[in-house]
Amino acid sequence: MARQAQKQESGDERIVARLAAAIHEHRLAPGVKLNEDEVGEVYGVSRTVVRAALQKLAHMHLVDLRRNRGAFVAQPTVKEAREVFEARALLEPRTARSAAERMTEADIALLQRHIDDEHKALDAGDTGRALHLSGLFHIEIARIADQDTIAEFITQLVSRSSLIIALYWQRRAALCESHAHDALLRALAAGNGPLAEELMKSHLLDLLTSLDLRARGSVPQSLKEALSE
Amino acid sequence: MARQAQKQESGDERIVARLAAAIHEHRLAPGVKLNEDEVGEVYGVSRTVVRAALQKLAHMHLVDLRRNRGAFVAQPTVKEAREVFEARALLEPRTARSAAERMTEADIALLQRHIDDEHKALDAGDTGRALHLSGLFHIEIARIADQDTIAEFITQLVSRSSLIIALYWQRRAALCESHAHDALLRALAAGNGPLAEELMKSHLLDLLTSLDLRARGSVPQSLKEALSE
DNA sequence: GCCGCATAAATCGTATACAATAATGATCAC
DNA sequence: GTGATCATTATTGTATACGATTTATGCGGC
Repeated sequence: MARQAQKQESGDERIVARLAAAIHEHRLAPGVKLNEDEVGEVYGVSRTVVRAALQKLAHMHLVDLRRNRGAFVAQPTVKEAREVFEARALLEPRTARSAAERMTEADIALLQRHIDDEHKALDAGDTGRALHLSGLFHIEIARIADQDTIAEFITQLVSRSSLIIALYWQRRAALCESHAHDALLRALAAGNGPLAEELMKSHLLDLLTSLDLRARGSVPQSLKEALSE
Repeated sequence: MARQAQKQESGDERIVARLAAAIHEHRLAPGVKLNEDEVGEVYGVSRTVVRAALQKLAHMHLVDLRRNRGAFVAQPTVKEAREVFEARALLEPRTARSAAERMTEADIALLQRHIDDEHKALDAGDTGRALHLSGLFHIEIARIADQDTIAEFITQLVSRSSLIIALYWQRRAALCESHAHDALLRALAAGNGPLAEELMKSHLLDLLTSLDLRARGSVPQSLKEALSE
């Protein structure tokens, strides 16, 4: 019941949302080409609006726009992956501290619901949805801190993290982070800013170290892999 | 000789650069409407490319896109102004520290040249250009730190700062910041990361406090002001 | 049989045309 | 004279059409 019937969304917003969701849930793998005509036909709009949507996604680094070549689902490099988490490490801990000092009962309930849903999704084996909810948890904290500018950056970084995790995540089974979110919420609810900051910092570090950034991402680099479908 | 003849720029990039420059130099005041037809005629392109450019500028928060109403030069609120500088305070000091640890002779020379040009512009009374160069100084530090992701954020924040300064700057005469840049460069050149971090932090704080964020921006809020032209 | 080049197909970049929406001004009632 | 309603105008939103560039394909030479 948060951002429901906006009703006046500008056409391309719908396409952006659909494509972003598809990328987050990995229904669209990194490197996949997004043909303007095809996308337009799928959603029943012309190339004009598709192009606008692709441009917005390119701003978020979710797609890579190559001149006269087209749009492709982004394939974050190892360097980019590190940078995204370094940026998060700079932004999120302090934001969590601010959030702790502003938490309301409604905020606590909302975050608790996020965590519950996340656990449910995990139990149901839907790791894609769990990851999505996990991201929303972080974004919600930025919103609670009432820092729209930083929240926008974090939203983008979380989105990109989703792609990065899709590429470099190794031990998918052990989603240890849900416990991290539990502890974080306790600190936030208690209004313990410094603790929330520290927990967020180590949480992000855990996330980064759980990625295997030495190997190339598990994207079909070679054709043979891609054809084993 | 940095980013000269790219030659293969995608059309709208030119419009983005021109409009951004115009906004930075405040040849376009906050709140001014950017009619698609007019802009297109000025630069000899169709509305299609103008719209793409406006969308990019909107992503940087340099223009405000209102549905079915058009594009307007952004008018950052007081809250937004604070948020921008808070975000910079989170990102730039640590980035300056990283830069200090990576400085090369070429980087030092480049930054020195920026400062020199800034002083020259000040002596010539061209505060607009001085402000622009001052922004480039910050962006260059992020580039030196080899953090593309953070550099992109800082670029956007510096751009927005330019608008904010246009709105809320009070003591234009005393551009004390140039000295701050001198000290910062010395710390960077000496490879003194912690000092650079500290200097950047206080520099940003100085900038923020030099703004008058209690009053509304000096934009024609009332019609009478606007008509006294 | 393999490589390079010319031609053909596909796709993107841009311009133009039409439709939908909001702003403006005029007419009429009161 | 003031207010509201409706017609007109202007501007944005979207679709389509054309040109430019890239990619794929087929041919000839080596």
